Amino acid sequence: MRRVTIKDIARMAGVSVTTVSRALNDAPEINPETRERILELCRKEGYRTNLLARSLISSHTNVIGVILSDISAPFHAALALHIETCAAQLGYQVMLCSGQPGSDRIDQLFEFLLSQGVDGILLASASNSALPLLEHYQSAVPTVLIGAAFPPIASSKRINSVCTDNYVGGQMAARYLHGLGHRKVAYLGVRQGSDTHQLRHQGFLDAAAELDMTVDTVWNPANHSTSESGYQLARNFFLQPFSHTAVFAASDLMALGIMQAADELGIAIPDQLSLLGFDNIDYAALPKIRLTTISQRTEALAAASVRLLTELIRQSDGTEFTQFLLTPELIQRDTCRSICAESQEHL
Amino acid sequence: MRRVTIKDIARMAGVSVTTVSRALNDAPEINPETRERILELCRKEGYRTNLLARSLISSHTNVIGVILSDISAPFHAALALHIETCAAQLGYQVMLCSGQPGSDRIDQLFEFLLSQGVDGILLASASNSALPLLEHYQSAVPTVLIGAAFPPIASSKRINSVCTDNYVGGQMAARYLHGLGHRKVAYLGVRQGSDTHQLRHQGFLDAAAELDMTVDTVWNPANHSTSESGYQLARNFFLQPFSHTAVFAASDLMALGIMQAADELGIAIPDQLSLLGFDNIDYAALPKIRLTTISQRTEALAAASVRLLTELIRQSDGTEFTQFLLTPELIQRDTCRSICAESQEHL
DNA sequence: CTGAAAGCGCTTACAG
DNA sequence: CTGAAAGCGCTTACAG
Repeated sequence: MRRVTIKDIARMAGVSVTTVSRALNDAPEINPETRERILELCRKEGYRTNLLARSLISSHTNVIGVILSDISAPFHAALALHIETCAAQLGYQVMLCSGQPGSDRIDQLFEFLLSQGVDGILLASASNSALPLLEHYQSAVPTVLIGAAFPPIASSKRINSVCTDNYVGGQMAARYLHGLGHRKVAYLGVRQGSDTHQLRHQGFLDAAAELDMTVDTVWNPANHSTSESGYQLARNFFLQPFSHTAVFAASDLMALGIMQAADELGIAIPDQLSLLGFDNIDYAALPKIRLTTISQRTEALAAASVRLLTELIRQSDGTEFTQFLLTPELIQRDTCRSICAESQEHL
Repeated sequence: MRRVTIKDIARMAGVSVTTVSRALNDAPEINPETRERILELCRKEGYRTNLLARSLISSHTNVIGVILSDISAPFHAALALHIETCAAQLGYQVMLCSGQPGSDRIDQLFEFLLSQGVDGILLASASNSALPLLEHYQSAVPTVLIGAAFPPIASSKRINSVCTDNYVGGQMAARYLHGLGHRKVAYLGVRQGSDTHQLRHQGFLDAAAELDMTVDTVWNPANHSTSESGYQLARNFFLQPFSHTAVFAASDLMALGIMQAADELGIAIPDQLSLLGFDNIDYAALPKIRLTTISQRTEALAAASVRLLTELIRQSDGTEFTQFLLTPELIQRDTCRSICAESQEHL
C-alpha cells in the first residue's frame, strides 16, 4: 500500500531520478524513447506525482483557498459553487473553509490556509470586521475580498475587492418602488455590523429623499440575516398598525421570513403590500415565491474575483489594488405591484 | 515577502532546527525556558509551519477530499456544507471538488486528490458509474460513498458507504399515499442510470403491490434530475387526461418543476392532486412551497460519512467494509391531502 | 536537555 | 541526452 515514488520508477527503468522527473514534466532535453519507456512504466505501476513534494520546491500549489463567513447562507453557497467552476477552468483547485455563522475565527482560517501553502485566498464576508484581517494578511498572500462592503469612494483602504455596488442597488430599489407609486415604505432588517447593509441603506435613503418618499427603517439586532430573523422582525412590524405600502427587505432570506409572517397574518403580497428583496438567491425564482429582487449576479462576482485573484498570483507586485464594482440588476417577478395608474407608464 | 522558516528562527535563537521543531511540537524533552523563548520569537516573526513539508514526512495531511458529482444540486450543496462542519469538528479540513453536471471526469478528481495527498475521500454520487471507480481507488486511500445506490443486501460489492435506505423510503411513500386514500398514483421522473432511483422505485412498487395501489411510472430520459426536467415531464403528463389522485416525484427538485407545471395548468395542489417529494432539500420548507416529502436527513448522512471516513483513516486494515443505512423520515407539509374520510384516522 | 545527520519525494542548476 | 548533488522545510532516530 506504499505509494510508488519517482525513485522506484528510476530503479525499475535503470535510470536516474532526474531522468524520470524530466520524463514526467516533459522536459525537452530527453530522449523521446526513454521518455516513452518511463511514462509507460509509470502508467503500469500506477505512479502518481506527490504534489506536496513538488509544491515544496516550486512554492506554489495551484490551490486557492476560499473563506466563507457562513456557507449556510444561500448566497455564499451559490458563490462557492461558481468559484469552484471558474477556478477549475483556470487550472486551480479550491480549498473551501467556512466559519460558523456569527463566529469570528476567520483569522484561524487564514492561518490554516497559509500554512497549507495556498497560492491565494478569496474571502467572502459581509462583516466589517474582515477588513483589518485582510489588510494584515494580504502582505503574506494575494487576497481578494468578495462582496466588499466599505464605501469604495470614501475608502482609503488598500484592498483588492470585487463587489456588488450596494449603494447603487439601494438607489435602484428606492427608485423602482417610487416608480410603482409607493410613497411610504418600510426597510426591514438592516444590520449595524454590516457595511454591505449600511451602503445599501444609504443608497436607498438618499434616493428616497430625492424623490420625497418616506422610509422607516427597522433594524435587525441579530448579527446575521436569516429568514427566521426576518420572520420575527416582520411579525412585530405587522402586529402594529402601519400605513406603508411596500417593504424593502435587507436580503432575500429576510424577505422569505417576511413572506411567511405576512402569510400567517393574512396580509396579501403584493395585493396589500409590495415586497422587494436583495440578492436574488435561487429560492427567489421558485414558483409561488417569485420574489422581485435586486440581483447580486453571483456568477459574475465569482468569475471576476477568481480572475482577479489569479492575476494577482501571477504578478503580484503588491502595490496596485483594484476594486471591481458590479452593478446589480433588478429582477421583476411577482411581489411588487403598481399602486397608481400613472406609474404604470414608468415601467 | 519570503516566509520565515524554522531555520531562520533557529539562527535567531542561536539553537538548532531540531530544538525549534521540538518547541513547535511541544515535545517533552525540551527546557521550558528555551521553548518559551523560541515560541515568543516565532510569534514575533510571524512564523507559520509549512504544512506541506510536515505532511511530506508524516505522510498525512489532515485534509479529506470531497467529490460531488454535481454541486449545483441543492442536496449535494447541503451535504457539502454539513461535511465541512463535521470535518472541522474532527480536525480535518475539506478540499472540495465538483464534477460538471452530467459529465464523467470523476476519475480525474480522484487522481488530483490523491496527488494532493488527502487522507481520505468522500464521494457523493447517485450515478451507478461511480462503483467501479470506488472499487479501484479504495485500495489507494480510504474512501466512503455517500448516497450509495446499489441494493445493499444483494450486493457483493466491497465498499464503504453511508446512504439513505432508498428502498424503505419508497415503501414509506407508497404507504403514506395509500393511507391518505390514494389508489391510483403516478411516479414521475425515475432515471434508468441511477441506482438510487431504481431502489426507491422498487420499494414504492413493492409496497404499492401489497396494498393494491395502481402506479404508473413516467421515466426521465435525461441523465440528471433538475426542476426543469420535472417541469417538462409534468407538462406532458398533465396535458393528457389522467385519473391519478397523487404524484410521487423522484426528487424534490423535480417536484418543484411539477408544482410549476401544475400551477400553470391550473391544477391545484393538494386540492386536485397530491404531490410527494423525496430529499427534503431546503427549498421544500419554504412558505408557499411547503412540500410534503421523504427526508434524506442530510446532516446525519454527512456526520456518519465523515465519522466513518476518519475511522478508516485511523485504522484502515482495508479488510472490513461497513455499509451504513439511514432510515429516511416522512416530513408532512401541505402538498398531500387525504381523499377519504376514514383515512383521516390514520394520521 | 541539545544537536548533527538522514530523509520525506521531488526539482533544478551544474557537469559531463 | 544523462546523472550526481544540493536543496525545498520540516521531523525523527541517534548520539551526546
